[in-house]
Amino acid sequence: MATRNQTSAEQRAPLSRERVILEGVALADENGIGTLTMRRLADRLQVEPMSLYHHVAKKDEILDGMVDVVFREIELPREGAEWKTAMRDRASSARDALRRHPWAIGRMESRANPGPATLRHHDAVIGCLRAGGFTIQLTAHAFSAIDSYLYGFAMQELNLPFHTPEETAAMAVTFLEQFPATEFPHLAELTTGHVMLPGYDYGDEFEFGLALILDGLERARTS
Amino acid sequence: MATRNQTSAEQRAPLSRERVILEGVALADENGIGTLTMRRLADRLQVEPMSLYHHVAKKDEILDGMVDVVFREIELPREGAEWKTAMRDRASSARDALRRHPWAIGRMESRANPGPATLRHHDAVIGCLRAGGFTIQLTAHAFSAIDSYLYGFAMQELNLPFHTPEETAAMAVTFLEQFPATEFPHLAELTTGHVMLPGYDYGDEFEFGLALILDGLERARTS
DNA sequence: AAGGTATCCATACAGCGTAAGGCTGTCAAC
DNA sequence: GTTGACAGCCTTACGCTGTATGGATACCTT
Repeated sequence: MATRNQTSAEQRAPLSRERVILEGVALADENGIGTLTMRRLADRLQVEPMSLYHHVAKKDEILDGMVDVVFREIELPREGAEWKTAMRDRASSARDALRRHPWAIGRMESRANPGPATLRHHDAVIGCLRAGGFTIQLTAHAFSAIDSYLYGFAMQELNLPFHTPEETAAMAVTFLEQFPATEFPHLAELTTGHVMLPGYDYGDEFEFGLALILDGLERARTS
Repeated sequence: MATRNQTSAEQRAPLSRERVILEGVALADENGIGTLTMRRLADRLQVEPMSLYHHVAKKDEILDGMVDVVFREIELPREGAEWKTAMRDRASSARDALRRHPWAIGRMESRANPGPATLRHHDAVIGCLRAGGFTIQLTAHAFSAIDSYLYGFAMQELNLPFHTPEETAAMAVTFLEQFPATEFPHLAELTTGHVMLPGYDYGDEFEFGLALILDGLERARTS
């Protein structure tokens, strides 16, 4: 039987925890988190499934590691940055990362096992707020409010069944056909009077809600 | 072989889509969504696994239905209610429902297949805002901002690894032991100076962030 | 009485995560 | 130079999953 034993001819990069996790990210990005199985992951690494378990104890450990990779991609507030712009930039960078890795938001429940990048991230955000003159109390408020909005928006945005303008229009038409305006009049109004207007993009809502929170925090801070 | 054929002696309520879905909710509530398998669900209904497929096409259909059950539990804004209190009550009711069914938030991606209760819910919320004097534009803004915050907060709250004050204290101690204050100084400060204080409850953050958004919306509406 | 339909069950299959143990190439100590 | 430990990888196997297929039974309509 043909084994994969490496010879001097066909060399293969050695496995490692890092390589396993990064390949997991790549696989989930390309084909969706649903196709990420130990067997397929092993295939991509040109290795047999059980070999993965020499670098990782359980599949969950891979998923936790993958989430930490995503956090690694989020830009930290720069030292001494003005808090409001820093928070805006950070939120925007986080949103970008979550769009690059749509599977990540669903695995953020791994708050139970935060990785080093995750902790570094939170520490930097909190530090920025403290430096911006927030009390500990208010820092906690701000951190919770901003992150709740951020994750919630990402969740909604990523789970929308439409992403391009064409899909959006098609979806709106389907909806209106399926439900005569009498049944859900306000939903229908919003569809015709907003969603179907040229240039509509749900993603544009992000800035508005974020500004609501940041402006409110500013007022709370200076009062 | 002993069959389950019903006799006049041992009667059994007939299966139905609704019964399957409701039992799914009960099972997920009691033992976690992870234990919700077709076999276990069938067991609880005193039926063989494949019988479920006469009332439901795929397991996903059960999960979608379960999410709609949760929406059914959320109080709708009363006709003619003042928008701000209505939104606050609705958000609070939704948060309660999501706490009763912790598995639901992770399945809300079923936005692709919203059930009737879900649509009715959204329609009522939008209608309440419109009645409160919001333009269509601003209604869309408000709907997005509030729901993003609501779902994001629920996600964070439900995924916290601690729920009781005792667990919280234990977690905080563990954290401080594991990471000397030098590595994540701001995280450490927040832990000792806020989380470990008596009476701390993350859930209390909910009102603050929500008020930020609602107050901001009020200002946007009247300007 | 006959036939159709709705409901439920038995069997089977491919794919999953992973437990247990075997093989092999590398390297340190003697 | 031989030996032994060890790390990295593989083979096999097990119990679990969702569900395709087809057969049995009970009930309703005519």
